[in-house]
Amino acid sequence: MSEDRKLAVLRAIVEDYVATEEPVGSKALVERHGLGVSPATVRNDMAALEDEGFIHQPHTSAGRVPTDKGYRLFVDRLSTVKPMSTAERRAISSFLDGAVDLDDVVQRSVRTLSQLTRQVAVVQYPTLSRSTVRHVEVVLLAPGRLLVVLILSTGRVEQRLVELPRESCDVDDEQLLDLRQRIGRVAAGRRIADASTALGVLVEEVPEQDVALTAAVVEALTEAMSDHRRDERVAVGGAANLARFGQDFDTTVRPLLEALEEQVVLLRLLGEAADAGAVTVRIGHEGPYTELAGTSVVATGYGPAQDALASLGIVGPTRMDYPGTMAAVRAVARYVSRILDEA
Amino acid sequence: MSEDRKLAVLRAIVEDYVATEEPVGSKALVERHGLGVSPATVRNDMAALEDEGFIHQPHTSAGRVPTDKGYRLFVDRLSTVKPMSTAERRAISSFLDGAVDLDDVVQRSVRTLSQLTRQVAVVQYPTLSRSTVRHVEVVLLAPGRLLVVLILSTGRVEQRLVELPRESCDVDDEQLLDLRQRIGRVAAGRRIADASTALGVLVEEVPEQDVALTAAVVEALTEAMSDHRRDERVAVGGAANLARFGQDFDTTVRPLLEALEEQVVLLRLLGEAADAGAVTVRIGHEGPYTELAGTSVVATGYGPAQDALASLGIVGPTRMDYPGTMAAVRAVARYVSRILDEA
DNA sequence: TGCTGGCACTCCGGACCCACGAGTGCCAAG
DNA sequence: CTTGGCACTCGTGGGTCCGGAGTGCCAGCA
Repeated sequence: MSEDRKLAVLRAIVEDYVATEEPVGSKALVERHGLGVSPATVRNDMAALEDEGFIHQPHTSAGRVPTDKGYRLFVDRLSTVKPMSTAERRAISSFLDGAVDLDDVVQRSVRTLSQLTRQVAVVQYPTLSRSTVRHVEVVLLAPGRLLVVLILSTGRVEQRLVELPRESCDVDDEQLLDLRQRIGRVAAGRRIADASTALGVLVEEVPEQDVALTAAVVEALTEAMSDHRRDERVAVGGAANLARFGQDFDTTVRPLLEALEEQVVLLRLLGEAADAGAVTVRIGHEGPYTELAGTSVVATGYGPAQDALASLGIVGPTRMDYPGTMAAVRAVARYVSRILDEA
Repeated sequence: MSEDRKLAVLRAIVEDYVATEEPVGSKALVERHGLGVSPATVRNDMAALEDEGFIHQPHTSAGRVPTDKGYRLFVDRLSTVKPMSTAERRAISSFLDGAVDLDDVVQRSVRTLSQLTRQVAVVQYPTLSRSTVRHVEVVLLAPGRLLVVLILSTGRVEQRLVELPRESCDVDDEQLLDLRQRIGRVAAGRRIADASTALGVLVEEVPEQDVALTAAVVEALTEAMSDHRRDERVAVGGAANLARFGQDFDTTVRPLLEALEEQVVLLRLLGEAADAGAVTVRIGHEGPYTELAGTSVVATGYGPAQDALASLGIVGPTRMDYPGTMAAVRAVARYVSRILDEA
């Protein structure tokens, strides 16, 4: 029995099953793919594959269905990359290029991804932690009330209101200008972690009479920088694609809908993919979420220059077109990264 | 035949059907509600109600189900307001009070609403058009590059980059300060429509040498003010509730999932409710969307002081608890309005 | 040793039938 | 106008049966 052919059979089973959504039998297999052997031979191979746990039959005398382990082998060793057509590439790139700000980039990404893959797409907003400070602005709104605006390299803007303590209410424009410049000098262009510590040092060095003011502003800034609430946001799109697999409602649609509500879960799912530069695939029961045993996640990190800012990906039934999906995820991640790089 | 009793029968049918999700027969009706008459009598009433188009039987010798017209009558004349318990009120108010900014208010509202009603909740972001300008900031990022930040009363922040034309690249801090003050004077506190025109006038009045600069900044501001792209955003939550009505998948779940993807449709649905101060209900086939014939929308406008900024509501199957849902929608709209008022 | 055709076996799915029961409409009597 | 009675309808669920797809195994062949 040829080991190569056995793998070819597995590949054929996966491809057929994904296409037809029905258990695939030996006869259909030799007809659809030019395997050059008889059904009986294929049956022997299938029996072996089943022994090894790569495929499984729902009941005696039904066709075979890939197991999670089978999909895993397929993804790792059997699937050939399915490059996007140039038309597709152009469509992605032009649609994403139309984005006007960060929010829009994320929205468009999620839309593109869900349309390309016909699955539910999830895109994490770029995290604060890796981004750098582009600009800090301090504005006097009213006596004793300041507005602090923090602009980050990813295009995100955070603002905070600062109420000055009674005794240091009087602030003139010159003081403010000075403060602005000091802050700009130590923070601009730095990563927020670095900027945060640099600002801490700044408070020490500032002239006596400005300490209260500086401290208040710096506190607001560091608070804004360490505010990870927004980090935990994700955009979800293509939920309508759930309608396509109306069957196995309870194994796929319901748990997915529930997971989509829980951003924490989504973040964990995507998070596993964040570090790796390549596209990561979680199949079925792999990973901690038993409710999502019927689903797979295809995800990758994105961000300027390989340095992953955040993750994006799709989640769908284990029975999915892995090569095509992986290609789409990779392509979108690439284009988004490029756009963030330019901005 | 008593007209009053006929209506009581209709009410009972609606309530029972909503509770049990099954066609309701004459016998069950007299048992569950103390109608004080025999099943046969009820049957006569039912026959009349059916003739008038308020109820309908799926097939001969099944129980009755309310029609859209029946629900309409129920909502308009038969339902008694179901006030929220004080515990519920407190829960809503404290959860919404925890919000830290506009985004958060919307997120929390959508979450609250979906949990209260166990339906899919939709909340439109407050529109620009009614809000006022709280502050405008102009910042020199680099020679010839300005950042314009527009802060609105709803807490929304818009920022725009402005590239100055070559010939007026040189801008000193004094000029900028002056510009900032001029803009602040004419725009602050005004509605954006008014601010927009006031800014237009400002360009006329400015000293010769500042015209190019002012014009560029004003252009960016008016552009930001008229940018209705963000107006068209909605937040959706509670999609997991779709899982509860796994049956009638094709009549309810699928079209809803598709509608949720199309923000335009959602806005139209909510939009009908925006003007009225009260809670609006669209039932089944009412309105233009034939795909959504199996669903109802319960919505209302919200915003400070009755002056509707935007809409929020829920969408679910026609078979829903209208009194409870309407109470929840009204309560959430009220609390959100109050919060926006305070901010 | 490995491939192949043949053959008996299994089991799902659909078709069919039937009995049950919930619910109705109608009617005659109160 | 209400009520009890009664015949009728029709969907539901359970049981049976059959066809077909698919399998496992075996003996024969290269």
